[in-house]
Amino acid sequence: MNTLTPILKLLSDISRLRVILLLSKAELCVCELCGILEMPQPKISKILSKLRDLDLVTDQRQERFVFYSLNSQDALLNHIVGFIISDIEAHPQLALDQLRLAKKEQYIDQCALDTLHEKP
Amino acid sequence: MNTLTPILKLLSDISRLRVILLLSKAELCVCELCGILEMPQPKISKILSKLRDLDLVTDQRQERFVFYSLNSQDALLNHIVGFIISDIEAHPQLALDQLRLAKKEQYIDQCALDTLHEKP
DNA sequence: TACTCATATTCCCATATGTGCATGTGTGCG
DNA sequence: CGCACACATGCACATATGGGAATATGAGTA
Repeated sequence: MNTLTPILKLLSDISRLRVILLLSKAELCVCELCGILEMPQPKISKILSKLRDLDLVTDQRQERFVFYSLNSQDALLNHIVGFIISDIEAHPQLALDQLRLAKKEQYIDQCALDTLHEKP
Repeated sequence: MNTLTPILKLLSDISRLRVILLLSKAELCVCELCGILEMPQPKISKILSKLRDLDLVTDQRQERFVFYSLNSQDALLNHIVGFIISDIEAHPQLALDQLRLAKKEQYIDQCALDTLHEKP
């Protein structure tokens, strides 16, 4: 009741869900998330802030970047994430995110802002 | 993506979650739900309406009452409900609902509205 | 110290959401 | 028919929410 609905509410937004699924697979910095998900940086930061509020995430600074990883001791969260991942192909957008995750290196050091408004 | 978040959003409200958990255990009419959950009737009806929109529920009229049951072909919903039920004691409010479910007969034929504003 | 870069935060706004109250609908029965 | 009962729906409103644009913070470096 107190602990269930905040988690469910968090997962109920597609942007947050996408971030969570990525973080469940890898430790990522903000600009990598921006690049993979093609979302503006403040949006990503706000999502991470909400995750931090619920202690679902750990942040660790490495030089100029802050790397986030899923600190999931929450059984419900783990359960749902596991369930979705186990049938990820059923959800094209999420599956695509996982594919783009493989190329995460290409997104570091260049924020999504740049990739979004691509220069001509 | 298209199918995940609506379900999660639905479950993210405590009132709806309570209704769903009850319906996962028994076929109930509106006034029974009102009585068990101590919620006003329009609120229950609106919750059921949302469930109907997502085809999660079946309604069946029996005389004066409309009985609802969970028509859950949704794997995610089943998964989450199963998970919560399996550790229901961890959530006092939800556990209490299940106890009150046993006395559901005492709520039929008298709407929650009456039980809420109990007469002196 | 000044500057850059990655990230965090604030302000603002349109929209969605949950709920109470009142009213509508429809079924069964006198 | 007309009434009572169970349920559904509409209206109103306060609050919450997601997102965009601009700005602040803070660490590293010259």
